[in-house]
Amino acid sequence: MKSFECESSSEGDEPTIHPISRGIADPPQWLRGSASTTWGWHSSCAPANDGPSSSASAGVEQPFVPFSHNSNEESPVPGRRTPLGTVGLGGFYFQGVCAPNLGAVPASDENSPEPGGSNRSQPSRALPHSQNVLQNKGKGRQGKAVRLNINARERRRMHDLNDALDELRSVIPYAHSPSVRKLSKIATLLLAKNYILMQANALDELRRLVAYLQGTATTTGIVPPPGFDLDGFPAAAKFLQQHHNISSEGGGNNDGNNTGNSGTAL
DNA sequence: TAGGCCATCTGGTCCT
DNA sequence: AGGACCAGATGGCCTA
Repeated sequence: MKSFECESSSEGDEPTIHPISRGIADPPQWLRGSASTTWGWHSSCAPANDGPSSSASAGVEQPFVPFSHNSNEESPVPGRRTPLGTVGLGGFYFQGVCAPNLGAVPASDENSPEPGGSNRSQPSRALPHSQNVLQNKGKGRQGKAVRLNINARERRRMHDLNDALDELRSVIPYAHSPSVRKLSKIATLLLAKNYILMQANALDELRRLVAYLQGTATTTGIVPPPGFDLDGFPAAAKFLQQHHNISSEGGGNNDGNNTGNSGTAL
């Protein structure tokens, strides 16, 4: 059995370390779970409530920058698979718009038992064992041609799966660098899951902010022009609302629902 | 050298 | 029956 499980379902004695964060000192929070001691998202971590960005919703408004490039991270080792340490852990930087790169899935190789025609980067392997087994066990049940056909199909299926994983790697933000080897399969899946949950979290937080601002906009006299959708500028509207409170009270404290950092007015 | 990751083969199971 | 899917086994490559 593999040593990793995606979900930290066991609240057992030893902490289950996530494979993508294994051996990493300080993974980003969106890679870890929210409040879970184990890294990676816990299955019970509802994105809508207290996700990784819950701190942003309570208090100071900070731009949600999930992928800040940490320059003092360990330098990527050339020729090495994206170190799980840097993948999860600081190796990320936001690359802007990731080209979806969807579609155009190359047709997998046909029933060529050996990658002579396939341009896969992997060398051919596993022939000695397979051929032995083929001659020993396989011939009892099915002919050699049938077995080879099945093998080719399975190979093709796995290649398709790997192609899909490559496409997934291309759209999740991590250090796409030629000097850094690609994410492992498990790291890709876990990273993608965390990324989806993080995006859902951010979206939900944005929705709540919009709802709040639309409630306060009318009370503060902010009337958006016709056709203007306030949803697009929640932070600006909130700032205007705070500024309106300060100016109307001569710089006094705003007695609104904003507590705490009123002294450091923006 | 151990461990992680991967590709491949293989047999079983399920579905169409 | 044939194909898809799955998991176990095996061996190679690479890094710490």
